[in-house]
Amino acid sequence: MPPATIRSETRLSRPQKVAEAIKQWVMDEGLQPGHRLPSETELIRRFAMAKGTIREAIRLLEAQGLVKSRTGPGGGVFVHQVSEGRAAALLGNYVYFANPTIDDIYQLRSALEPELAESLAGRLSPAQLAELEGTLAESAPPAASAEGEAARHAASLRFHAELAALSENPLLRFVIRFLAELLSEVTVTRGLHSPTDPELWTSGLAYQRRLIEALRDGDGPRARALMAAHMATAHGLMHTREAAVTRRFLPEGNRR
Amino acid sequence: MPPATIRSETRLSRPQKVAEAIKQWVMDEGLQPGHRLPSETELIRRFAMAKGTIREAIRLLEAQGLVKSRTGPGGGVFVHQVSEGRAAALLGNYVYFANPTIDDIYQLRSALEPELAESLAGRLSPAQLAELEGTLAESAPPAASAEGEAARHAASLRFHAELAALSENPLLRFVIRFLAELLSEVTVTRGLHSPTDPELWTSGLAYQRRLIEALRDGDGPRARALMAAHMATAHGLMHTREAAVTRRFLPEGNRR
DNA sequence: CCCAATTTGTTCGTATGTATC
DNA sequence: AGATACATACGAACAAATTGG
Repeated sequence: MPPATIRSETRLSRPQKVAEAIKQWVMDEGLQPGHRLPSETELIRRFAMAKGTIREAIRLLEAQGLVKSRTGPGGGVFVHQVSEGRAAALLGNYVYFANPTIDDIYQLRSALEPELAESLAGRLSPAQLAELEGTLAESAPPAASAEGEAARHAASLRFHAELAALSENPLLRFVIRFLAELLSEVTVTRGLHSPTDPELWTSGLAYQRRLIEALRDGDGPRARALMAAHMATAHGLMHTREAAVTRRFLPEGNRR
Repeated sequence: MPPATIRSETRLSRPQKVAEAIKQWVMDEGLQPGHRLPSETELIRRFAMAKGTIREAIRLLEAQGLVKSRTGPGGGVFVHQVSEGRAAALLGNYVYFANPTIDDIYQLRSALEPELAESLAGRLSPAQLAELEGTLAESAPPAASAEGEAARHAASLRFHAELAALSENPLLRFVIRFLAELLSEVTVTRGLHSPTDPELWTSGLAYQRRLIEALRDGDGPRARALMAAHMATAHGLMHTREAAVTRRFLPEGNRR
């Protein structure tokens, strides 16, 4: 009779084990961003492993955005706060395979953007409102230039990203900005905004102007309604029948 | 006059460059999960770099869940689809630092779960509905045992995860499951469900039963309303004044 | 059951680059 | 400028795992 071994699915390699141990150690120790990890030679001594193995473990952590290395005296490996951009890039790798449709993206946007709008009503400073109006102005060019359309589209999405940045909810902030970025890539890589874009742009601009007013007035429900309507028209104008999103891996450099 | 060098923020190390190059190459080549990358020795030849450097690059990709290595003949480095679990773990590292509150989590849940419920109404097979009822039954223990409460709570969150799994929208699926998992960790690590939990559990069970009915009947608006009400009470019962979430890094083994 | 081939995994020694004092 | 402390990179050898004969 076979011994019925319960295969634990993934036997970890040595670098993986070391990376996990370091992670655990950082948590137990309560290390914060900026704190230094033991030096390579020290880690080699503690784990009794070769330099290469230790270095691979560090790379594992580095790819997750958890540590950053610096050379020179006073250098070493430091705990690093995972940036929003890095997190978005990592999640982007997943989305690349998940292959969502435009409808999928808008299903989330339609649920979250109005919620964001309402939660921000009456809570923005005059400076922040002015900032938003500034972005809006950027997206209103004098004439309809040929390649300016894509730029306008990008500016519009930037408006949404900036709005999200004003939320105190880090999760809401992250998801909305991620969706905007994702949508931006989609509309850029495919020519999804060509024919109906002027229409979308005009209506979008009007909505955004009225939205800022509602935010200034502190009228939450109106802000929500305006954003919901904006989402509905934007989605509708993006004739997205079956358009599947084939997305690129995001580069690693911490843009943003 | 200084040459006004535009510091590109992050000069990439050699392994990082190699990892990026490989990523790009995979995309250009249109490689799919399961496809094999060039062998280590081949990569060493192509990039004209040392073995250690190449291996570190592979680790960079491995940490992102993009590749998997196997030893032996027919082995090598293979393109790998980023799993939902891996993506969640990676995003978890970001959330660990972002430190959201319970309110933050529920702001998203309250917006997304009702949307999910409505979109699922009338689209589930009898088998799927039965499956959901099964999970529900599991979370209905005979008596209120002491430590059974945490288990019940977990089962309730599992119900939401299963519901999300039925959505055809990969983004909605991912975010909702991630939030449920996040909330689950919070309530487990802290004793956030002790006093009012029986109440939450009873009301939750009732809501979920009625929700399944609405889903079966294909009554989208009712499903949405039920879920919205459920979220509101669940949120309310979790007296979460200021409770900040201090979350653990997730282990790397692909659980799920 | 063992042997051989293949491919990743790990080790060690050495040398180079880089930032600080 | 030079010494120091650290990560980074190289190269050669050996070990372990997996597959097929």
